[in-house]
Amino acid sequence: MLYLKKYFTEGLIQFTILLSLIGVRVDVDSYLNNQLPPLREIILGPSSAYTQTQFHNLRNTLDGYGIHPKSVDLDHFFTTRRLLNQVRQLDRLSVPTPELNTWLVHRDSETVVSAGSHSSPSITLDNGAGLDNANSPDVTPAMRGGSGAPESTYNLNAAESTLGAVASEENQEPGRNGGEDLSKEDIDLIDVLWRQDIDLGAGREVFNYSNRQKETEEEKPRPQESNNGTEQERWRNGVNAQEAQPVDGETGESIPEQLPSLGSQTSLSLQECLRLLEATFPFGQETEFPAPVVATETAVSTEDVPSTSQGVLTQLTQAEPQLDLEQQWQDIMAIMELQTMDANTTLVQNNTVVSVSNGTRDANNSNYVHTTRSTPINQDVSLHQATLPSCSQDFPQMFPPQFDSDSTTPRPTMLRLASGNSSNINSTFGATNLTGVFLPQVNSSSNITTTPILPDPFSALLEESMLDEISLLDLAMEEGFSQAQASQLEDELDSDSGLSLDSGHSPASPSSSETSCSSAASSSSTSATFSEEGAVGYSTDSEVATAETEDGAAGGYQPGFSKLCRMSYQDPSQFHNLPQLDSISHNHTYNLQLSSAFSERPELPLSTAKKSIRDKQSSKLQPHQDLMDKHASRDERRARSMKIPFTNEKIINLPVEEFNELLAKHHLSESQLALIRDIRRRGKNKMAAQNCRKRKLDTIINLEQNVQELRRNKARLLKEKMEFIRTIRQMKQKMHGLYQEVFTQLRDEEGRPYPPNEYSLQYGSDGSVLIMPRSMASAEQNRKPEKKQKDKKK
DNA sequence: TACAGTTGTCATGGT
DNA sequence: ATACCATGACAACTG
Repeated sequence: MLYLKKYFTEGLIQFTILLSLIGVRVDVDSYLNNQLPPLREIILGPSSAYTQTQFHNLRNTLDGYGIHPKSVDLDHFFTTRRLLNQVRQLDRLSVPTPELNTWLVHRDSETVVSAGSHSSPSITLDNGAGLDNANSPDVTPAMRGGSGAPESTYNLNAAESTLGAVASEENQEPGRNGGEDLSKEDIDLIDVLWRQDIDLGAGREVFNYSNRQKETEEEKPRPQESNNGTEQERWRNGVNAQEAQPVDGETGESIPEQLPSLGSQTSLSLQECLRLLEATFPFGQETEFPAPVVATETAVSTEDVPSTSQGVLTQLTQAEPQLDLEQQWQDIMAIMELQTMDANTTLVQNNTVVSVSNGTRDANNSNYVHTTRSTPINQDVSLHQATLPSCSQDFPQMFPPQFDSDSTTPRPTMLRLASGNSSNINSTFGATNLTGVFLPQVNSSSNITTTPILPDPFSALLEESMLDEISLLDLAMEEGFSQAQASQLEDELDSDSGLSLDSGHSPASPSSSETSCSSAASSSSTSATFSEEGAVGYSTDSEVATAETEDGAAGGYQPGFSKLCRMSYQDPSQFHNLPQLDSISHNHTYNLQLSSAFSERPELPLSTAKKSIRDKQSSKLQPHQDLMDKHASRDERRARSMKIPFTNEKIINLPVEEFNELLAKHHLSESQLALIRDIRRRGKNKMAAQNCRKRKLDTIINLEQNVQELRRNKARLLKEKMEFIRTIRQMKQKMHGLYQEVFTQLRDEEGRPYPPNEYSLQYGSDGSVLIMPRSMASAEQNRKPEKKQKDKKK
């Protein structure tokens, strides 16, 4: 544990700072074993928001080793606190829920899809929400040029990898389609981040896309433009089963021998389809086949319209047959996550593309969509890699307006793409709600905010929320949900809003001011500030930021989870300048003005800032003492009247030992001693009350943020659910088409077709397929799921 | 003046 | 036992 703390307080803090710069919320706890306490508690001690603030023990709890108050190790302690404060200040520039979904989109210049229009009408992106503008003046030559890029850019720009902004400009040249709009700062940041990762033990090659690419190229060199790549083959085979080569050639599986009477092609198709469907939907033998559909649908189904899910499913089931269904679904989920699309704004706003691809696949495969979900950084950081053969050319076709309005209708665009080299791409992005990808709706429009000028958090949140729901409802309607279902969904969403984040949108709400430092409104609710109150009080983040920046460190209660409404704390190190306080490890975290708090002049009792303001505002030129008497607090007046020979600040803030020494030094009457103790009690209680109130506020804020987060998650899950529903429907349609096709080709011994209304295909437990009369099938279903192997041959 | 929000204070309980 | 902190409740203050 000791090593752990040392480790965290140095390397990890710096690492966290850097991650915070790019808006990544670092959940360092995930690095640790579950048995270990949360990092925050290691570094900060128990959550100060919910536990008592042991100010006098802070040093011990923070560093954990019982540093004596006079120990020189206190400097280390203060350094740690200062670093932590820097972290906190940094995160004020980011949104409280910094989900970073970073897309790494590889545009393979060599695999330019010959898909129709090369005029490449670019997607019109909404301002701000659009993706990188290739013509942005911020684009560094390195990122554009690609070849000359320094390695520090993670080789995002390397020509072969050609990371490109998803929605590239129409005039995008093949050679400069690298990470557009990555500003120099971003690049430097990434580089620094990489160095930190190196420090943490991560090899650069982990992040070096080009290196990995080259390695894989060496391992399995193949022309990218060729469709012979195994991955591509898998994709294509998966997507288009009928066009596929014999499966055993690709997957190593042998073609099952059931239904030997069927034509080979039919058998193949059937087997492929059945395997696919069985792997995807674990229906039992009693599975009912869909009702007969019209011939056109059958044709469509057998046409292998490559939808996203289909492609993914097929790829998964065929390329990795050893995976169990659970894993497959997880993979599908991971890929489906592509539609949550918080990332485009990440790319847009921050112009930062972090390539932390730790995928094991050959990233060079231009047709491989890679999703890294298990990045050790954070669960909230979704790193995606997507490969786009030619963004500018394909996107318009990939995302037609009515993209997925009706899955039963074949779309020429999709078919055309399916026939092309980008079939997998199409299948990857096809059915996903990519229409939303490039629209400004995307959630995290303000997730990463590194620019000092922050968008209106209110509108951003509102837009996010509304568009989320709108898109969800639209999706539901597209899905053909019934009106009732749609209304139900809407009700769900409404009920969400019933959770009322209105307060979060209120001016004083921190959630509305997720970029809290920009929330001047929050100061209205927590208005007693450092300069005003003098003694204690809340302060806005901006104020705190300023104060803490100036002070360099802060101590005392700082709820780790809250970015808002922090109190202003004094730099304990400044106490070192006070001889009588050098050995005091006492920091009550209150906004005591040092100048007055430790004034050694009894005749000048501390004047609160409020009083100072009043004094300034007072046009009357009263004697100083009168002003003091008039505006001093009751205790101050009492102390003055009782001729207490030291300031209230000392009375309140001195540790008990020194306080007792102070009392012993002076010969005080009983009434004076009682007053002093009352002053001390009241003063401490005052600060305690303020801390308590602030804690309450932070708790409320935190709860609001949690509610928002949960809402986002719920919306995302609903989207995913609907995607799955759509996928299942498409698969059912496809299977039904194949089913019909098989039936049309089945012949009995006399060459007569089996009437579909009298016979049905049944699955055997061993994967065999048999034809049974419907009556028998139903009877057997009723009787027993067990079925006899009763193959019928043509 | 009414009112809501803020702040100080007390009482009480816990550490 | 003592000191300290947290917190509910109340009242004064403030705009």
